[in-house]
Amino acid sequence: MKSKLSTVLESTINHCFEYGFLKKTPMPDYVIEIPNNPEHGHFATNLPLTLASGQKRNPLEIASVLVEHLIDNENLLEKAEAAAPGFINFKISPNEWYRVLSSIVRLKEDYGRNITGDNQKVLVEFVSANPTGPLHLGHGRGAALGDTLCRILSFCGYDVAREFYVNDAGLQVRILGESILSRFKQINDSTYPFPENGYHGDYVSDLAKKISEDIELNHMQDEEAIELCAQKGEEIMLEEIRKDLDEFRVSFDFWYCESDLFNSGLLDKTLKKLEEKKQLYENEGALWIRTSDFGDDKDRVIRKKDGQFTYFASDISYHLEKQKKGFTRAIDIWGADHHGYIPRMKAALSAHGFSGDWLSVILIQLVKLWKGGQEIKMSKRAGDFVTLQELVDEVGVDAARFVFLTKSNDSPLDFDIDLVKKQDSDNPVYYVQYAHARICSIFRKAALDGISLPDRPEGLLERLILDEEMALIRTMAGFPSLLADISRALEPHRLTYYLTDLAATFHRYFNSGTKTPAHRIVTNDVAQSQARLFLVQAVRFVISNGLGLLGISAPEKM
RNA sequence: GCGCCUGUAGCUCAGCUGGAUAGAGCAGCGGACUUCUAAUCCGCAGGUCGCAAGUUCGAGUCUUGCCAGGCGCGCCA
Repeated sequence: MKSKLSTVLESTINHCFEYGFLKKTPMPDYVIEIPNNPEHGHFATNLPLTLASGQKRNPLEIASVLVEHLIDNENLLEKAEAAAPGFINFKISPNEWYRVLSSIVRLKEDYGRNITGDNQKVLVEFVSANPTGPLHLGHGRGAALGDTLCRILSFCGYDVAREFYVNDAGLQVRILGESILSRFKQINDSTYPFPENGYHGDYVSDLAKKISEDIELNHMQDEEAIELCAQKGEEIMLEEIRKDLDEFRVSFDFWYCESDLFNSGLLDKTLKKLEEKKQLYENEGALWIRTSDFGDDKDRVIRKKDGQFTYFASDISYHLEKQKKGFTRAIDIWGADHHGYIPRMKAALSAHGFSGDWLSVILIQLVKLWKGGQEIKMSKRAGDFVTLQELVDEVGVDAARFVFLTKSNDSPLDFDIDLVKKQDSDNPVYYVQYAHARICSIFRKAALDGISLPDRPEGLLERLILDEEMALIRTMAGFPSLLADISRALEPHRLTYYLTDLAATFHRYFNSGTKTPAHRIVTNDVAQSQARLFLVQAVRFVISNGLGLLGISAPEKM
């Protein structure tokens, strides 16, 4: 609708230029928006205000000129008026709204699809948890955000691939191996030492038990046993992670192992390239990269004195691989504690000629857990954390995802487990789902009364004249551009607010029927009922499409 | 000390590229089910948008400086 309006405005402007009603000036940046105040119409534009300085005229006067010469070939508008200090307010004609409504029903589950992404190949990397322990709440937030973002990006015409980067090459996995072996030894010898930085969670003991069932750890050199424990432990953890994510309705196209970068020689190739670009130098026995040449505040170590490569080394290599696979854009979702890492990553990429916006990093602020009015500090090392699995068991996937997705990624999330548990009927997700279930219920009722949807809505829709009905259509009309905005701003949380708003508009409509029987959807006026069923069906499509993008179910009964 | 993020109603948070009278949920108070699901709806109350300057037709939104909180500033990952 906005794009149709901007077409109207632009042809109007050109017309005014051509006939000298306005001076020819460059087209300014202007906005078309939905005003807060309904008295200002369905849409409003600040175009006259933005033209004023170039035209050297009073903006209100410009507004009047534009309104007077408005070119509306498609009869989009019922009314357009100039308003102080220099807005134009538009009222869309009912017929145009009915056209929108028809198109929603025609498109069904495809309503909202758009081509904003222009088929651009984008790789979204998220979760990427170390395979040294179960997923916790923070990972859940990242998983919900990343997954929903991918769903929305695909819907908006991006060619999306999802990737989980497995950090299986570093020290962490070895420490996991040491922890497992220690727990195993402790079964018979409680004095056996536990590694200083070891993982304390109960799951480590479980891993020890499971691994020792298949492998005779006792008859092995410690070194060999640790390696086996690390390898087996990682395998099992990865499988658990995969299972948890699957249950959380999150899937990946690629699982990329850090170790592959070493084994395939890609890391060496990357180093060679950096060498050619004179980006590397040795100092005090370590190998450094000149990231400070590209905006980082200092140079970084790539190979330590002891000959081990840093995480950063493989990460550079990894990101170069993304581009080689043909992705013209990468989105990484990281915990906010990694924010200091962005400048060096971008610097390393710049050294390879990447443009600054090739990589977008979405930082997720931390999830704090509250229980019994107290904050619970989470630490994987100390084994003190609530797992994603536990959360899902408590509140269900739908509620968990919704809560994660109602906050902007920039906002820290206080997850009060008591509250969300208690919220089982209070949680906003049920509010949206209930609207969907209610609509399904209406259709069941209509079927009982022998009223079905019209084959052709023509001639019926003019019966939709209530404010509540028009409000529904208007809200639904904004769905595609909302999704396009989300895909550009990478802010999926806006969808939850939109759906809550749409559900509220529907509930209000529904309830107006309890007070005023003539407003009920199913009445004994068959044509009226059909028109309303048509409307309400569209609402059902939009809600179920929206919930689908959030990875949340749309129940037919509650 | 430097960097990133946050500060909006009692609480948890929205506020779309600056737009006209700042919103929702929860909590509080008062109402609405003989009729399509009351997991709903309606009403009331609740705000110096952290503070102070600046930019302009116009600032919760942009700039600067303070104040407060979170997170980073490793040859850890």
